[in-house]
Amino acid sequence: MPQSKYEPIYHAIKSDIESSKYKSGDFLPSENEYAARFGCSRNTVRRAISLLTAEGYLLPQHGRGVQVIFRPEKERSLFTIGGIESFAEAASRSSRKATTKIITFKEIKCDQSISLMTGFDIGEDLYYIERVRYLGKQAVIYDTNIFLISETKGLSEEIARDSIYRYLEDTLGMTITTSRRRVTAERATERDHELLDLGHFDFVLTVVGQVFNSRGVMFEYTRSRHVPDQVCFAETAIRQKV
Amino acid sequence: MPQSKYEPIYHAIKSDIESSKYKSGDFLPSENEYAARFGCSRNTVRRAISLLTAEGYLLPQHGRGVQVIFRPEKERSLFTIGGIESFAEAASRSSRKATTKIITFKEIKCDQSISLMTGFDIGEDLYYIERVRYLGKQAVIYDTNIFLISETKGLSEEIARDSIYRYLEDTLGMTITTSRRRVTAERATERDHELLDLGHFDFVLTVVGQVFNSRGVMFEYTRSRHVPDQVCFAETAIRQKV
DNA sequence: CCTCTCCACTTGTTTATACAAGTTCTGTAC
DNA sequence: GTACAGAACTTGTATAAACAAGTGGAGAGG
Repeated sequence: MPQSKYEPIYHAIKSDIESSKYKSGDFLPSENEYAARFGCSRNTVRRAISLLTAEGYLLPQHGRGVQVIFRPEKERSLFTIGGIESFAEAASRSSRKATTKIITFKEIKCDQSISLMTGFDIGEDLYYIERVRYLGKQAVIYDTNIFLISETKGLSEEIARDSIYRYLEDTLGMTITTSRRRVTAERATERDHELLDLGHFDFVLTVVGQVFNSRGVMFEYTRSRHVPDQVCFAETAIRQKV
Repeated sequence: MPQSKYEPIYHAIKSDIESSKYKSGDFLPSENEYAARFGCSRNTVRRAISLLTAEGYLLPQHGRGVQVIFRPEKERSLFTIGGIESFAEAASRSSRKATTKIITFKEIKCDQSISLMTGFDIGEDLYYIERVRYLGKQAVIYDTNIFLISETKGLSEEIARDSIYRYLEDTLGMTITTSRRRVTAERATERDHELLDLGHFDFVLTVVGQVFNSRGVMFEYTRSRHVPDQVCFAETAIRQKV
């Protein structure tokens, strides 16, 4: 049950596009028409439209109307850059079963080298977790997660095997808001070959990221090493005038 | 000279953050304070703030204030996912000189296999351009660009050597608005080794993208193959409630 | 037939206002 | 001292209104 008025409009337009009621190239009804239909002001309609614009569904054109530019993808990529999605959430979109194996789970103190890499302050207590993610029988991701203990108290091996984000959000009531990520390709190390089913590949797609909660505290540093053919990052960019 | 009122506010806040007047963790003055200072309404301030939030500079917190979460990066990445930037624009942020070598420039007709890959309609007239991009003396990007001739008339080898985007925007008056990209890592082909200075690498970071203009027409399909150590994609994601 | 003007429509920007809801601190009552 | 209530702030949502600016078609005039 949404408490906001723009959410239903957002979902209505989105599903009209995804169900191909409006196809790529079509123009939507005007903002005033939507405002009348939903019994709200034009501003509220515009808010829903701007969200869908940021997601690459719509392209508003001054004086002409709002055009649909969404095209359904043939091959859905496992991960979509531009969203913050846990492995469990992403895997649920694929058909294969997702499992997680814990390699390491320990508590450490942040020293200078860790601080330099992660951005945590020296002396902080941290959880250090290494996990391998499987899709079906194939090991596809080698994850290293470092969490700020003061913000994620009670994290356990048990939880890490399931879903850390579900624990943080549902049990601790934390709100995850912003994430900063960097994607590169790197040569596979011996440890990568040991842990991942790389096949004939000798390189991995690496994503390092910092995650912030709603209090503005960076509570997680993550490094994920992906088997190249099992991952693809997709995103939509909008060219800014400013 | 900006005609909009939120742009100066956007830039003022942004530069206050980048000059470290407000550091990561600090709270900005309240929206009402900014409104009074700039002689505008709160809505206009909120608009500037929401832009900077989307860029990962700010984190507004209900009831508390707007917190700065921007941290200056030590190593600036060449490309930033989340923006649409040409090679020339990106290179100008680095110290090395950018040059371009044209490998192929021809006109082709879209057949079924090209249509399937690019999304252009069969029978369309297209420019097919292959270019190698150099930073200093190193060949770092192998670009394949396919343009819709009907939207990009007059494109020439001469222009391709300089900046295609500058031609499209300044000369043709086209506005580039939305871009959809997919990032993967792939094994380097013989042609990659031939054209790029890959050193000991035998893989490349591949970006394929579709670019739309302000009329909602997809006018470009691009595939870029990058030398792995010369490129890094950075982005900021915001977790949506909806 | 062509061209130009103007009108009716579209989205873009900004204001002012109101209230909802979350946070923090202060002061009172116990 | 502690706990609770409330005031004074903050950001979040929504409305109504006005005007700017771009687009496209209708219609008048040549």
